[in-house]
Amino acid sequence: MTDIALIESAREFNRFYTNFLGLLNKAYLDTPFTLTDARVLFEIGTHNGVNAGALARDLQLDPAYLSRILKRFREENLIEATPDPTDQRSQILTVTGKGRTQFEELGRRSNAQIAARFDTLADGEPQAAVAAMHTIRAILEPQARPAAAVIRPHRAGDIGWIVQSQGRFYAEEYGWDLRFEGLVADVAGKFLANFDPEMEYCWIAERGGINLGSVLITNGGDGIAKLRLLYVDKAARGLGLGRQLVDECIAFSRRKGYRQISLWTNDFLHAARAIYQKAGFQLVSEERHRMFGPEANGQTWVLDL
Amino acid sequence: MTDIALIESAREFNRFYTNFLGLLNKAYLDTPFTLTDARVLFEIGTHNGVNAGALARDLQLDPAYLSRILKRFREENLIEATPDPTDQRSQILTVTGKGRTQFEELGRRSNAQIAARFDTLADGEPQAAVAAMHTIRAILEPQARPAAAVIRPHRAGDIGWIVQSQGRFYAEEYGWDLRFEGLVADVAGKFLANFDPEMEYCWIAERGGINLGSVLITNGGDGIAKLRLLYVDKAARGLGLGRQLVDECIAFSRRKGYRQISLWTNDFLHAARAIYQKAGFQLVSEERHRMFGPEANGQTWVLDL
DNA sequence: TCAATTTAATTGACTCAGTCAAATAAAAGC
DNA sequence: GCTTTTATTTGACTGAGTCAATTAAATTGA
Repeated sequence: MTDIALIESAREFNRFYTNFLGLLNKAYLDTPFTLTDARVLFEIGTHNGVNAGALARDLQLDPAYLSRILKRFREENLIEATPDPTDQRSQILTVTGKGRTQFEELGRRSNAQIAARFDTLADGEPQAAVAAMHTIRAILEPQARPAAAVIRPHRAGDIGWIVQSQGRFYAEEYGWDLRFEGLVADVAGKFLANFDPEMEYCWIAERGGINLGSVLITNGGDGIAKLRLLYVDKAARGLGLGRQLVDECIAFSRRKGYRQISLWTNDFLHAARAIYQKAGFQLVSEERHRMFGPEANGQTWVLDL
Repeated sequence: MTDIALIESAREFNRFYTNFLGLLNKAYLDTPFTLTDARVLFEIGTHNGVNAGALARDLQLDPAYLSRILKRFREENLIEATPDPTDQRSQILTVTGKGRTQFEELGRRSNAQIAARFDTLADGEPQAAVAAMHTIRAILEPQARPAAAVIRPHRAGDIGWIVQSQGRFYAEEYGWDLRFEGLVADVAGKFLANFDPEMEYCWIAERGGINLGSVLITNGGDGIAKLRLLYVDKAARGLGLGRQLVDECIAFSRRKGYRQISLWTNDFLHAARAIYQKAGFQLVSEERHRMFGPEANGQTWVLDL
């Protein structure tokens, strides 16, 4: 569950932006097009060759309604529809010369609206607003994101992120109290304070500047590497990031001459457990505990290298 | 004239957000309300006592259309309209008990929609998106005054946030290395691990679900309260949050019977220093150090209570 | 392979959200 | 006190958008 204040903020913005868009869309008032018409023409104009189905999906329009709009556009000679050779039910939509002229005219109007608004702003404000728009879009439109997550060493702020995300996750999902976040902070703090770059490491998985996962290897002495704070954010589950992070740990530990990797986890973390098992870790001990409130089964797993 | 690429970007965002809002507004599909109905009811519910004219202006609705919506709401006993004593043409609109119930139900649905969307996002992404929304709104609607910041005790994830924001801030601004983040994590971890709710406290300043600042009081023994990790995000500088946080610390420490508050800071933190001085803290010692890379002047300040 | 099912697009039949012009009635201006 | 302006309502539409049924091509699977 997300913070309620955050949701209220988002709603407030949505109300504001609904108004704002309403204002902008008055640009179409003295054209023969409605907002929906304009959206359809725009979509065909920019994605020449789409079919009606894709259009209806992308613009969230009723297929019946869209069909009528397209019919009108055809009658007015704004678009052409040729049957898709690979699927005779479908048709490929393209704008005609006349359609393109109209489309460009709509674009000019729309640009003028926004330019007028931007021209009332202070220097640098349009840039800041557009940067914020990119941020929102990158977050809310997942398919527009760079697909690949990268794994990289930690930077300033990352360790704090680990503490925050683990603290929040275990509290929300398992009802663990703040002592757990304290433990994570302690482990993380010691890691940074005594950081030995020769024998220790922290990996952060990130995508588009947003952290998605983490793990770290600390030196447990006696040739034992401790794998700690494995975490994969819920937005990135199922991408194999957990596995990749553990593999990094194993490769690093081998390279550095450790003879064993040891880790502590809890039995309810099924996904993590599956990763450890698949990587060859063995369960060596298990104990019931109430360290952080609710009862849980702590488990120690090891992998001989 | 504003840069054309900027305008195109804004238009692209607008198209995207039109779709996004369209998706969200499906929340009303199985209610007897249209989006416009919901907007009107929301506006009356939150601004009890508005008149129809203001409503039409704010929501950019046709007065005729609005009049009919209000008539329907009156007939369904959702709102009440009493003539404005200062202007008999106008009427003051208020929600009835039934109207308020409906209004709250709509709010719940709307919240649920956004929560469902946010729950698919990575940790920190909702916060980042909402922060960007604030940015946009502040630019496009300058007269809108931001919601008031509130100061509240810490919750799960907050301590991690403190570590992250301080770690990042000192690294970016002063080039401090990760040992500093380690120190913060250590302090924060110990705070949580040994948390004594009788004598210790953590305050988080937040606005609309976005954390803006923090401070904590730990028990230093000998009747000395330690003020630690004072931080105000750059997005919230100049609002007096730092002062408020320090005031909370002083009031708490007095209430709990501490005889002195002590804190450690660095001389380049001018804003913080001004707050401490104004609150009556005295500089008692100063030493040069290189604990976190660049040379700095550490300072100890105390306030006798 | 061919009957059953699914998918893409269209058509029929509505309705109700939203518009525009005119009317009413109170307030403000001259 | 007469005219003009402002807040709201009513009359009279219309066309944007919906829902169910239909057509026809593609896909599935026994």
